Amino acid sequence: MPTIEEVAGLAGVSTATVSRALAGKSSVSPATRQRVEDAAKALGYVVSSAASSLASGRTRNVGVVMPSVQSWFFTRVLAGAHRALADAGYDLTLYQLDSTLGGDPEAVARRARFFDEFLLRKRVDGLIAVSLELTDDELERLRHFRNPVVGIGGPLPGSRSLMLDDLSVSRLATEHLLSLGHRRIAHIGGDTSFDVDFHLPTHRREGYEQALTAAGITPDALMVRLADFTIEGGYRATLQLLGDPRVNPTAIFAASDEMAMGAILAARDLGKRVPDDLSIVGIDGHELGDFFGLTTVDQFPETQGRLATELLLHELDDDSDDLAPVALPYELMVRRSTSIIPTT
Amino acid sequence: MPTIEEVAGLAGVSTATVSRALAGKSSVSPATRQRVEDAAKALGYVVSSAASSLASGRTRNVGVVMPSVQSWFFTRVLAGAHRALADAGYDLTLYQLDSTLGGDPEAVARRARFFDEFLLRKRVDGLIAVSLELTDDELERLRHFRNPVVGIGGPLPGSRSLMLDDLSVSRLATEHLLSLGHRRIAHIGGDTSFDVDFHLPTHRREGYEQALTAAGITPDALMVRLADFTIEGGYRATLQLLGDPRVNPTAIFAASDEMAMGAILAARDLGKRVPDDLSIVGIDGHELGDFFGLTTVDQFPETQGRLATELLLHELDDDSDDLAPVALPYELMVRRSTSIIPTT
DNA sequence: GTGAAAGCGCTAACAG
DNA sequence: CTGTTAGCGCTTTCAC
Repeated sequence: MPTIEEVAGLAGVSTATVSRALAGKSSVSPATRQRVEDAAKALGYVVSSAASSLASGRTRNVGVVMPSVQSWFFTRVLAGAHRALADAGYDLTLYQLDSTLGGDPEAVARRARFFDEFLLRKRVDGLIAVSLELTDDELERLRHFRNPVVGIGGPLPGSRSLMLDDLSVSRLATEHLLSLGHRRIAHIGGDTSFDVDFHLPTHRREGYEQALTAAGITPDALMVRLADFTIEGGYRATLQLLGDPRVNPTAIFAASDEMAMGAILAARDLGKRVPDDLSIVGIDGHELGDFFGLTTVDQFPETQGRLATELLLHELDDDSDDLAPVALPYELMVRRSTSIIPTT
Repeated sequence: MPTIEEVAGLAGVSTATVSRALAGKSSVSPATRQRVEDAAKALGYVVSSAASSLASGRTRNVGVVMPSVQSWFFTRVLAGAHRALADAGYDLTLYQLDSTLGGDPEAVARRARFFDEFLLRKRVDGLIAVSLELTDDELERLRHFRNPVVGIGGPLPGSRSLMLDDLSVSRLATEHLLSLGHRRIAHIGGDTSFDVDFHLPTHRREGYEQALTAAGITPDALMVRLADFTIEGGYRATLQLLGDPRVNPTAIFAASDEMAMGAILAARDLGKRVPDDLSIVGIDGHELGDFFGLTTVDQFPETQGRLATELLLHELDDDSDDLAPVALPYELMVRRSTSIIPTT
């Protein structure tokens, strides 16, 4: 592996000039820059990140923390962030932060280690924190990490964040059903163990209730079932909803696309036709939505990852400390799972 | 951020001793070690990865390269690798390598940049390459990367790799159907564009054909349809298979669980009962398999990630250069989607 | 626009 | 078992 010195030698300049030229600084004459670039290419020189980081204090590496890398939403955000970072020449170091909800002592230890060790060894210039709800203690420890942090999915005290207006999203989904004439609209929400997630389940439920109330319908607790955001959970919840003679809904609004797909499958298994007998709408913009003909509110997760990256990279240059949260885009995608209420 | 010198001062020893004590080297007296650890804790000292890397040549960071982070299999492998790495105190830097199949010039550029720049700046001690089929040119460039590489999913010239015996896995799945009395067994394979993946589609198809042949059945091209490993693709292929009067299968073996789930959905939509009218088996061990009652051959992707990590970490210490490929475990999971052939 | 030189914070011989 | 001393390879003043 050639060093900067060899490049300097070949180009006939000092190492300082090589450093400047390769970093794209303006204070290098075009001719010199060319010679340096040629020399570097000829030698196959690539800057050593360790040496560069040590000398400059910048790693050109960004950390991404998320609760899991296995659920649909997170993988999309990750893909979006990775793409954007790679295009900017940055590396991406991934941290999966186990939830401590289960009370698993190993998970607690892993989580502690992230804050006490991984985060502090200066491997990253900044952090993108996805759906990360921290304890007070963790928040305190996060303060030792001096670099910029951008949050996705909820407010992170002291950091900029991207937030989806869950209330409005839910209202939109519900109003879509209302506009089709539905009055008996059930809701599959996230169960409260997911409420660590910035009360996302709660907000989505509130949006639903607000829309109903605004339409003169009194929200009914019987019409709401909670699940775990998976297809399977949505399936089970729908079985409950459709099986209970007191509920008898003409439409279901699920707080995620996967749950909505579960609802579609459950409806089929019970012999209900979608949307003739039952309209179903979700939230997310899942790939499979098209296959299932699912009407949904798309929240463009990849864009969220890209946006977070842009914000962070911007902060890394300018260290502007504008902490105003950024509202994330969303869009109603109408497909075949919703229709006008049957006039029977 | 405290430096090693401050810790040394507080503990009343030299920086060398601090370094040794914190690195867990044996040549430090217990008493000294204790004092150093106390001092480090008191100061909140964490080693700077850049300085440590520069001085030692080891980054304590491992790269993971995969074609995508959005398909089920890859996310599981990633999760497994991350867990194992984190427990060993290593960071994980993720690289998504765009496929160049589409001929997208941007993808080509990104891919080139990975080999020419990202890989060579010494940010990682080693690499875990998942389902990475390289061009000769890329293979050549990979040689500039002097560190150990462990491959998952196929042979990587010059590196150790973990391989699933796709032939045997497919044979097992097919034999399971044969043992239930099925003779008209259709196959949904991966289309050949996925054959870059170490000919995985081809191997799985060959295992299927071998099993049939061994049972005295002549493989019939009409019984085979190709898809893209997704639920949707499996659904479409099944529609073709079940719609063609010349095919008329009593069982389908799909080369992935997602395609198998698509097959289950398609069968339902066509009014066929699973398994009464049609048995279906997949490969993978997908979470949703349980929900769909899908019989499958589990390939334990998380274990693959963990195993690859262990192998790599081992190589990092011992630099043993045993390049013998490691066979990955797999297991037939019988659920409700397969049954004895109806005796009508 | 370019060069000389002083570190960045740590590790790894080498002594003792 | 512990300290001294060179660097690791780069960036960044500070001069010129």
